[in-house]
Amino acid sequence: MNQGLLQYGCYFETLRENILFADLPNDSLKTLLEISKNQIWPKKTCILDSDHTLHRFYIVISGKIKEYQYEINQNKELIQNILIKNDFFNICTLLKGHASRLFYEVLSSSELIYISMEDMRLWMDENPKIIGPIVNYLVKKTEKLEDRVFDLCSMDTSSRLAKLLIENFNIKTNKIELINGLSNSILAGLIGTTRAVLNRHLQDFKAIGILNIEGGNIEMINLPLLFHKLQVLSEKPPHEKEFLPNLS
Amino acid sequence: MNQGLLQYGCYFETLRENILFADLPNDSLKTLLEISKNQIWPKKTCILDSDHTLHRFYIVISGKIKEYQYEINQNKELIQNILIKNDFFNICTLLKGHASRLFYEVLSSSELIYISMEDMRLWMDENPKIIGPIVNYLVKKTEKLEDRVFDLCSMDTSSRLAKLLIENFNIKTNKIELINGLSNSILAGLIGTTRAVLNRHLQDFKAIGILNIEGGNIEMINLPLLFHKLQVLSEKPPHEKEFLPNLS
DNA sequence: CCTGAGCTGCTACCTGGGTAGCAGCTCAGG
DNA sequence: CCTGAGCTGCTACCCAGGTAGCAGCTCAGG
Repeated sequence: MNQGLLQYGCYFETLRENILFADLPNDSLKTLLEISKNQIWPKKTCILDSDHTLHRFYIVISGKIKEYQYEINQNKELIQNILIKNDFFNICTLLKGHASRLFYEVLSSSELIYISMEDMRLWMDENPKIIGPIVNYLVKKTEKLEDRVFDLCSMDTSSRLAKLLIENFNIKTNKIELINGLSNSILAGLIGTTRAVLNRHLQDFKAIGILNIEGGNIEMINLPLLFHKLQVLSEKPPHEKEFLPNLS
Repeated sequence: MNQGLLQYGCYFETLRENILFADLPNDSLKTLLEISKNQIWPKKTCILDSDHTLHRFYIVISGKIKEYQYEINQNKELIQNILIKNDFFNICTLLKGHASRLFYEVLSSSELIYISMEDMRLWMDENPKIIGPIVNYLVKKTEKLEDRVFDLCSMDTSSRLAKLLIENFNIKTNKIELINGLSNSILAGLIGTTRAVLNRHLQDFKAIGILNIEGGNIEMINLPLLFHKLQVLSEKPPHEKEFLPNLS
């Protein structure tokens, strides 16, 4: 692999689609592939040590990977993301150097390419155009996380489940994508609850006629009703603050 | 104010301390001050419209400002940050252009300087060194938010309160800073609960002998005990996952 | 000086969701 | 073919925390 992955056209095509590299010329992608290596992780591979994550930047080519947080004392796990094709991870370590506290577990056999942190940093110095998309990505991520914190504080579990389902519903295909077929405990980890409670609400949605569930497959039956579930949280008196106008 | 705030040395000194501008030469700060204006916001000023936040980038010079999220339907507010000297806000809007969903309320009379978004963007183009610190700031913020999401899912309210107190405790001065003197409802907003529940736990801490509370002032009496409160969450069986080693 | 807004400390009540446990199903591996 | 791991659907129980309401305090403004 002296030439890295340059010979594999499919990798090049995949990078071309990646929002991170959209602005970059083909030559930059080629030099990136020259310093890349590929790897296949079978289902259930767990990346718990910081060795991988401290020294390598990963881009997902195919498969499905769970990015999660876990603390030994509190026996609870929270899933931050389900990573699929064109996602990447470890960008915070790449930019700041210290280890992240995120873990990874492969949900379905995945192919990845990785670049060593040092190589990636050198490459970034030579391809400063990458900064724009990175900043964009970070801003988006920040805003998503802020919303997530707020949701956890202000919405009950069934509303958070409703939101999760809606966010992953594709109107065109009329299907729930990405999270469909995942186990109850993974869905629970995505909205910050336990398997039992999640299942309780799923059964509830099924009983009302919002969803149909069979064999791990969730099918949308009544989307408007699901939206209703999301909105009728509480119709309380509105925000009443005095607004002192701009003084300057 | 044709010359902006250039004449005010104190602003210059303050910018000099700001982590965002640490790497920048004096000249850059001067040109920044030339396009800046200042403003004083009295206590209880509320910035609820996106007009301010959409068109201006703010830097706090003095005072205390609450940065929070609020949704009319759910009558609940979550405080994302207490901003003081050297904090700034609206950087996401600055970088991406769309309005943020954060609101601001002045807790104690504050002085700010602001720069119009267009001017600030032009200035950034001319001072590209600013990008490094911005990326740093975003990465830190992302990681903080990830932790916060996890805390909300995995810790109970009294542990989150303990954590809040510890994070704001200054060992040197032996005092709780920043959040001390704030009302119960603001403290509640910071950890995602309600005033009643927050007060319940505060009284609990007082009864155990961790804190002393009088007249809105919280005094630390037994820090180790507070740490204990934080750690004894649950001592459950450890993470037991199979770790399939790297295959490549 | 009074008055009322806003805060604290507290009680009493209720419920959403966390916990535990189990039967039955599927499905991969031997 | 069987076996067991892992999943689902479900029941029953319990408690942390959300809700409501109130008395008493402080303090700024008239």
